Amino acid sequence: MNWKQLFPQFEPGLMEVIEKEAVQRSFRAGDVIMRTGQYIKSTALVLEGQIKIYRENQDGGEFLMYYLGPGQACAVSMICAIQSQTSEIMAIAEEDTEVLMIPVQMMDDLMNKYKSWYQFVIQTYRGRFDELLSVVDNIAFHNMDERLEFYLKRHADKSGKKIMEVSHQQIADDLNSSREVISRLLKKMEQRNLVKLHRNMIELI
Amino acid sequence: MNWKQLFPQFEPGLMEVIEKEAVQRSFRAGDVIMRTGQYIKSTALVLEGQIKIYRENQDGGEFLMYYLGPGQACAVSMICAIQSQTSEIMAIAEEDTEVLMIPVQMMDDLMNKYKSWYQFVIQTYRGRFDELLSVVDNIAFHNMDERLEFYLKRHADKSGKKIMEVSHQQIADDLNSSREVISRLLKKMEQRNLVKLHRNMIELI
DNA sequence: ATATTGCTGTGATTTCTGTCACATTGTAAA
DNA sequence: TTTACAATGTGACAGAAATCACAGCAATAT
Repeated sequence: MNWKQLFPQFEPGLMEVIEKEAVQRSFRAGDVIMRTGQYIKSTALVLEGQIKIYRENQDGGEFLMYYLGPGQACAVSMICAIQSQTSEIMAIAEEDTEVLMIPVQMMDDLMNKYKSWYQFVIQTYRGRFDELLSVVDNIAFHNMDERLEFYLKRHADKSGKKIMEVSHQQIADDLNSSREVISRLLKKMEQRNLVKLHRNMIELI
Repeated sequence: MNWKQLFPQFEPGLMEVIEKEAVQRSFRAGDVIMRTGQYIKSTALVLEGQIKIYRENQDGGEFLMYYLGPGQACAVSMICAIQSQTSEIMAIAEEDTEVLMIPVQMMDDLMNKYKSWYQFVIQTYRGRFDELLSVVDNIAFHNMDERLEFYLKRHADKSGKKIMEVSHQQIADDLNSSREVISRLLKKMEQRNLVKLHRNMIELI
């Protein structure tokens, strides 16, 4: 697939520069793309697959923030790249993933020269910020049952599929909860006819 | 006080433009500066006072995200301004506050012409994003007792004072908890010699 | 087929938090 | 001073969620 179709808003000149300077990289599902405390040397545009962005704490707990899909970019890596600071988040490939790496040195130049890049960066910030806001809303205002529904819904929206291959334990990890709690809540959802449960797989209705 | 001392990193040219085009506005403690759903027509630089940024949900619950003090700017208003979109947050003046309002039409121009403005904007995004991250950490990984300690600590750091004039109810609102819970936790902290409680006032030790 | 391993279901128990009810105390107004 | 009100203290209870213990079941390897 041609990456240019994913970023049709980019000016021709910008496309050329990226074509020439950016490096395409592949990650396999499960690969760690960025880890907490690591220095960032480039910004990633997602071409294919899904990247999971989450937060880790000292005691091994983790907490899913959001996913990045094709056509999206990592806001954190942009900010870190520009200021050459370390990342505060973890990023792993949820599926096999292709990304376009844009070296940090180019960022300033692109921002100055290409309006469409500038717009893209702003839009990316805005998008991630909003997503973080809805995450805050969720944990601040909602109980686990509602958070679980939100989680499933978001997954369905992202992937476009009604079937989700995931274990209860993985969900519990993403929500920083425990497997038993998730199992029980899913059962209740099944009784309400919202989902159908299978082994390693949840069918949304 | 001269606002220029608060933003010493700005280039002289940028200072001039702001001097000429920006409008200074005053808010009294308690004034609503920005409300959810409102269109943003300018970006605010804080000169004096404190602005409280928080999230509201339908059922009247609220949740403090962070404060903005002198020398800081509202990242949300910047993003909204540039994209002329609506705000997703509430901002109210915590104390009497002076802000410098920069009209939205100027944003693109400033970004292109002044490197120091560009740096300031990026730095603002980064700062607010990080702050949101630590908020997420807090509610995702910590119980109310730790969140309360974090809350008090943050307040002390911000204001530089060891004395905080606030009622238990206000704290409960900020943390989206209830007054009784906060009262009990504060009592426990007092027993551990971390604070000293007075009416409408908490002394940090 | 059998064993092993990982996933799911479920009860019992505990901790944390929110809620209700009401007492007490400090402050300010009448 | 007396009254009124807002802030705080506290006990009792309810619900959500975490934890522990263990059983059943499906997939895979041997």
